[in-house]
Amino acid sequence: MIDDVEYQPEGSASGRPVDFPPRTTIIDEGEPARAIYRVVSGRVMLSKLLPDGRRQIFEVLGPGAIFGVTPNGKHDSIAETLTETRVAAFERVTAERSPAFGIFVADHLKAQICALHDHAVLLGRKTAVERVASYILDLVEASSADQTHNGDGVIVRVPMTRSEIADYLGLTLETVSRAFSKLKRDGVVSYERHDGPMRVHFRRLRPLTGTF
Amino acid sequence: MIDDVEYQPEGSASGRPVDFPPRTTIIDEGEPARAIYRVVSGRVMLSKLLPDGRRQIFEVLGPGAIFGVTPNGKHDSIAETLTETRVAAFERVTAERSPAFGIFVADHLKAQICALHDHAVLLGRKTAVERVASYILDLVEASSADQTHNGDGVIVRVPMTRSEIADYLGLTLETVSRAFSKLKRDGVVSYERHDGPMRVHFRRLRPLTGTF
DNA sequence: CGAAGAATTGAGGTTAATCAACGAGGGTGG
DNA sequence: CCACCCTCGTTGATTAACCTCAATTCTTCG
Repeated sequence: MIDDVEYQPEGSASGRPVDFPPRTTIIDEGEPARAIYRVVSGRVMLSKLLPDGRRQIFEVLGPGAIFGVTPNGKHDSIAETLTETRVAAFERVTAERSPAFGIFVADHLKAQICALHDHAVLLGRKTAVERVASYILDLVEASSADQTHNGDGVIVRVPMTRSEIADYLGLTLETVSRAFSKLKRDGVVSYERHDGPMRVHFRRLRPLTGTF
Repeated sequence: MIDDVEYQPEGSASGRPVDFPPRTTIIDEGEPARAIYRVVSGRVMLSKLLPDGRRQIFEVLGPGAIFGVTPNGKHDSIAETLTETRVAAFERVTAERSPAFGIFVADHLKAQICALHDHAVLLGRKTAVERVASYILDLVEASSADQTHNGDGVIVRVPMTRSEIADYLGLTLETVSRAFSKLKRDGVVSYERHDGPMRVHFRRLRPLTGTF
């Protein structure tokens, strides 16, 4: 999909691969923006902290996504890995000189804005169960490539802790846990272990997301 | 036609000028994206509706801002005027051919993403009073060019109804009204009429935003 | 085996939503 | 000009949703 050479005709300083363990900070808020990153494999969370420790995660990025782009030379948010992750790092000054890279980045920014719009609706207007249902639906869609179909059921894995999901959905971890329990009780999802595979009945799930 | 100089933020707007009265729809969700717009004067709100009527406004744009950019040829959100507004419309196909325009748009997208990040924190993690305080602080900052200083006090005008503010902040109009009343009672803001000038004591306001 | 981390569940409290009444302009038509 | 209506805002009473605090279980890991 992406060919480094395309963006670095000179051949010097192409996308440098970097690996990070799970739950590792790649970028801290306020840092000078020296590089732009592309997720090669794994998942990266973007978040912000309020001074008193409240956290809001606003996006979870998968392979192909771009992060570290900023309008003013300083990162405005925290980027940390969720899973074992490989990123490709592009030096900012080099990247900015390449029109092809600029277009590529711009396309990703547009998609990111749409995702942020949807997330704003979720945070501002959806109930706890609707938020968790929307989250699960996103999981299903994100894993649609390698999903396992069983009639109406789809098997997904939940890669985040309840606490992380809570910070993503603007809830507390207890409320997230209760919402999962309710969905399980109502036969919308089923699972043995919280960190094991979860079977999703998406025909029952979709009406609960508030979006449809 | 397209003149690179015209796309710089300082430059006067090129593109086709179009005027809209207050509270007029410029773009509806789902419309094919034929043009990109730049606000010349006035204010434009971006929002989405859930099927049951719940609305979330995620951004209020002032002069210089860009909207109508989309990754997939369909508008993902509603754009409507808040006040009497003039926009400059650029045909999409034409705009996409101009590298200078592309860079200009990309810069705005980056700024927009930062604003959406802050708004996600507000929606997900702030209390009602913190949200309203943050909103007022934004008003102060947006009007900093022509603000009237009186010692600690700054005079601003609130251009949105309580209902619009509620849809922007993820609250109900009653909660917004109560938050304004509380800030007034506590001497953080003062005003005679809700649609008249409001004096803001920003030294008292800032600690209430949750951000500092 | 014990400790630590994560999830679940319950009880109770708090915040914001809901339901409802009322009041202050602004516009319109008689 | 005034009566009426309509929109908008404010405020009160009540309800519901979510948060907080706390106890317990489960799993993993040393």
